[in-house]
Amino acid sequence: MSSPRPPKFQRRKADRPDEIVAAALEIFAEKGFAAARLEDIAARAGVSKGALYLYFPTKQDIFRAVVEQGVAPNLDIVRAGLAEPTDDFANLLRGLVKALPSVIATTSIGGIVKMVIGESRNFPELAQAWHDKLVQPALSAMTGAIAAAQARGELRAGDPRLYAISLVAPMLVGVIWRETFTPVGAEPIDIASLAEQHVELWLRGVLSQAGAAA
Amino acid sequence: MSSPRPPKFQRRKADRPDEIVAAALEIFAEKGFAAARLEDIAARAGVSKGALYLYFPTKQDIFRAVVEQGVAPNLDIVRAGLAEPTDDFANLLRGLVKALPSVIATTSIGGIVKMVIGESRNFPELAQAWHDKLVQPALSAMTGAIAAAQARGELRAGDPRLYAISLVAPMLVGVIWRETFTPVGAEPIDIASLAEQHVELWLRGVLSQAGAAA
Amino acid sequence: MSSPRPPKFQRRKADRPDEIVAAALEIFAEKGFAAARLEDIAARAGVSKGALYLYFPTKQDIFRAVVEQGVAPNLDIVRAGLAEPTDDFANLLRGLVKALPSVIATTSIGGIVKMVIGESRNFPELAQAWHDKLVQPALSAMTGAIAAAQARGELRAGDPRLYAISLVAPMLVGVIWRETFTPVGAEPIDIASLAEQHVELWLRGVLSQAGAAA
Amino acid sequence: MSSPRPPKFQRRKADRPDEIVAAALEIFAEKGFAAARLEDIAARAGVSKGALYLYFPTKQDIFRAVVEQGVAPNLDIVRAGLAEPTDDFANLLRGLVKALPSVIATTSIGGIVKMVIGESRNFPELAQAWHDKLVQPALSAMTGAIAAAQARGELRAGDPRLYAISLVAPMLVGVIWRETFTPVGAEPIDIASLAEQHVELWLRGVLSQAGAAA
DNA sequence: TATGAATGAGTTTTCATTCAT
DNA sequence: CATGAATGAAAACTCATTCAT
Repeated sequence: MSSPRPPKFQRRKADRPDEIVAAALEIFAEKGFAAARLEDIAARAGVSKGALYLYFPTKQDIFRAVVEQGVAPNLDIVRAGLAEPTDDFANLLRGLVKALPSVIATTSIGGIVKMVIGESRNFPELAQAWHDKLVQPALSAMTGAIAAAQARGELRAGDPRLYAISLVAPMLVGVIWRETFTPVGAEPIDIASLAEQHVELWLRGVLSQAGAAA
Repeated sequence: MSSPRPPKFQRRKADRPDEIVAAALEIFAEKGFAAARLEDIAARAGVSKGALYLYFPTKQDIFRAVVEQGVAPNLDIVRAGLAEPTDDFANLLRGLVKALPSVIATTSIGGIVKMVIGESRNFPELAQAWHDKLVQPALSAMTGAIAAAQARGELRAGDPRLYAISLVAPMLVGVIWRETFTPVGAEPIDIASLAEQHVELWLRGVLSQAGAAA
Repeated sequence: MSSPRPPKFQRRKADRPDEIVAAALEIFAEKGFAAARLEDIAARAGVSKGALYLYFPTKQDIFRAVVEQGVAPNLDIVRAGLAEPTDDFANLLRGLVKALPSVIATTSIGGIVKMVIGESRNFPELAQAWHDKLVQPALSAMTGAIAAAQARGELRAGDPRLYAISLVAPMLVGVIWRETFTPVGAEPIDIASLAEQHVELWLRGVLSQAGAAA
Repeated sequence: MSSPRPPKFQRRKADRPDEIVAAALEIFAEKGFAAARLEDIAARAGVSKGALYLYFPTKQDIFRAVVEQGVAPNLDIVRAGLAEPTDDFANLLRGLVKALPSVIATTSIGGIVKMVIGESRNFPELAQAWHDKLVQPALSAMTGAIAAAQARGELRAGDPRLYAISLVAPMLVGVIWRETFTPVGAEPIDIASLAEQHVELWLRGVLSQAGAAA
């Protein structure tokens, strides 16, 4: 009960794993799994190498935690997006696009996407988890919404899944570009502008004549 | 009578480098640079570990050769594409789209794109080379053509560079999908269909009213 | 009751570098740089191969540390010798000669000299350091003292540097002999006796008639 | 009988081994045994790597040939020296000293001495051969001659073996110096002058009073 | 014979993981 | 709990030696 002099800034033990995962995300995103050194992760997290093993049994487990931790927040976002009423398609999209920049800024999807792509063959379970929990649900939801809109006559005929891909791909490419080419001096892509312009393009491209006329 | 047991030594100096690079491409694309073992590359190329060092001084040099070798054929494709007359924009695009599937099938861009993304921080020179020699020229050419078409009144107003990205992104995502999610059981994306449908979508989205009416 | 089996890990950070250098000296002196195996050095030092890399980044650095560490103690000896008053030349030499055996016994110059000679082309910096810091200063000091004595008329005319070499060479040969031929069964050279007899010989050979008469 | 067109400069096959040994001497003297690469020796000898194996079964055998070939000419020199009448000691020495420079220039003792010193532990048989065939006979002969001169009253009392070492050591050191320190910028030692001055010094140091007066 | 591409055993080097403190 | 020195298995790299040509 009575610890003699409680330290002012007590290191919250409960936070350690998260700190480690955050540090690991940076290192893994930069180097990839194999080239990342636990020593660097430990240093970035401000703990000793040994301490990592108090929280994670192996390097792979740290990696899994990183990628899984990357799923959760995005999962929420996707869920939230899907919960929206889908009747006014155009405005829904415009709303999502508005939200995009802050999502990208706060979630470090960039690094995670890079890791998922780069390590998909070394950690198939992770690629699979990402696909099954995130990508596929989001894609189906969009596909479904598009199909529904087609059924209502709002959208043109065409493969709704491919329309969905047409919709999201440029933003994904923007994120990858930022991770890959911007650091080597390429002209950055302004993802917000891209999203805005692309959504309008896409809407013009898929709205049926009737809808377009509206 | 009996084939006198296959020779232990094979002398094929001229072919070896290419064979090694081809083998290395497969392994690197699968595992990434750090996780790839020279022993595996050697085995896949059908040579001994030591033989690799007859042609490449280090593992990094093999990797560089792989990525650089990936530039050349694509460079030709890009050049060829740019050489086309750009006056009839829509048909030019439709022509390129027709060519796409064979390009993707024959060049293993998939693996190379994955490597460039995944190792961009570990081999910035390669990411830069890819950007400077391939991505940036292709992108500027498209941007220029789009801007010209806008000036002629064929295409709507809007940032031509972002339009270009809107155009190519889905195909890129298709390629990445094939590398990342198809191997873990995801439903494949038919890139040819995607391209075809997307180009029409894009054209409808960017053609000016006048043009659209035509 | 029973000593609970010797610990697998020993933590001795402070002592380790010296222990490694000491072990390395033995191995390098025996085999030379290239033929020495890090495994042997590690074993002799009582550590694992990996532990060497906690203290030295490469094999070459271990070697450099060994040779450089060999400079220091000898440097002190040379400095001490040079600090002596040089007016009574004969007695100075006799004093130095008395000190010689313990120097040779305690400093393992033998092995180091052998290494410096054997690896002078592979590690020119080390040969140079040895020359510049040790050999050349000692030789000039002696040359200077001899020249001064000549000027005072105590010693005969003649090249003082060559006189200095005449003076020290036999002791050096004695050291080399011990490293080279004694281990293969040659009759040892008693360096102390050699030094004593040689100094007297040398003095008789260089003292001027007047001095000799005294 | 009738080779159609006899090549003008026929490669004498009989010379090959010697050419290889000569090349190997240079490389071994420079790098030592372990660090010397057969490829370099082959290149220096102007033959292919495989050709070495037509004449020598292993690297060690090349090395042995080099060191043994270094014995022969010196052996002759020593024998010649010993055959001389030893009655006039002083003049004998002066004669030998005159011969020294050409011996040093023509026999590359330098490199061989360095190799024998550096590899004595790795190839004890060679160190032993050198000692038994060359060094020890020469040293005993000198020792014997000195002892005889002492018996005749020409030379002072003292250990004759040590006197012999006193006599030859500076020249040996001169040779080592040339191999070790001259290449890193040290002031060269003029071995001829050294020898001349040292022999006179030595004679003054060992001749008995009576002899000195003579 | 002669070549030099190819081999594979041996060494250096790295780093995830363990454990004495 | 925490540390970081130490381990040792695994990977890159070297080069004497072999052998198809």
